[in-house]
Amino acid sequence: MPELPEAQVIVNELTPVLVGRRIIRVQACDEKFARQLEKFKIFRPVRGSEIQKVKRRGKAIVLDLSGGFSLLIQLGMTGGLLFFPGGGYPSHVRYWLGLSGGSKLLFRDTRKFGKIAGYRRGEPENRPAFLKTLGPDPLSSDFHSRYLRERGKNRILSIKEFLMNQTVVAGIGNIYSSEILFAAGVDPRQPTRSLDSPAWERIVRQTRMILRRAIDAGGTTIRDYRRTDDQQGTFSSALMVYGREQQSCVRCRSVIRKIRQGNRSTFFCPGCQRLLPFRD
DNA sequence: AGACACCCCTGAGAGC
DNA sequence: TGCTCTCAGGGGTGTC
Repeated sequence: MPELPEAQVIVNELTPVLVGRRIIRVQACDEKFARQLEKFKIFRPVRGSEIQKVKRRGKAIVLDLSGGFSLLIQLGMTGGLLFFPGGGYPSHVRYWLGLSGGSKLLFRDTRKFGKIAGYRRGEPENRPAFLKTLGPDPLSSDFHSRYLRERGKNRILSIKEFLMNQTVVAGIGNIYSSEILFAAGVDPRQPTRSLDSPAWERIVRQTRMILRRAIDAGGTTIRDYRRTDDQQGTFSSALMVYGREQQSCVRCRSVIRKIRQGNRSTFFCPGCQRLLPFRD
């Protein structure tokens, strides 16, 4: 569910309320997550430590703790972090961190595709595999058209699946890949090896633009995603193609199509997104 | 390598 | 009302 913008909104909202606070308790509410907490021996280094930094790696949230330990929180399809001043809490909470001052950080995740891992910052070889293989951040200067063209040359993989590959670029998922390609006027089925330089440049420009706008809007709520105060993100109303199959394109009035790619749904406008010529 | 199928989970909505 | 089927913001593994 949550892609880069949703993770960034969570980071922005958690930073002022978490940094400087101490974790006094780690509580699992689900067996699957209890096993993960034990596997990474998270209980001992986390208890009593102070949260020094809240950051994002692709779609994942990282908490840097005092003592050199870090927590990697992957949200999966339906995961989210809620900051709770105190009292009871909603359903589907899988684990929570009790904080100094009586507040709690809850991890809520209906489908349980989320993950938590821990690692020592001084031991890069022990970092979770997810972090080791992650591509550049699309909002960083390492992300540019030359890099993408190089990674995509000789590949028959569709541009949509290419953008969703986290080792190519970190943070783009199923919603924003469709939106980016619509904005860039590129057909999602286009093999990456057949894209020309102007198309790569439009993809880079629109990636940055759309992700930034989505962050400003508080992210996209389709169903499960919530901000840290349980409010919905409002970028859903700015979506041009995602979830709009059979509706008419706001730009050219063609009928939006929905297709399957890599076992996921893709949405695009056949009028605005034209295939460039290619062989086989 | 890289491409692809399939698995992990729960709940909502459609159709009968 | 209740059953069955399909679908859903992610990512890991195994096979060819």
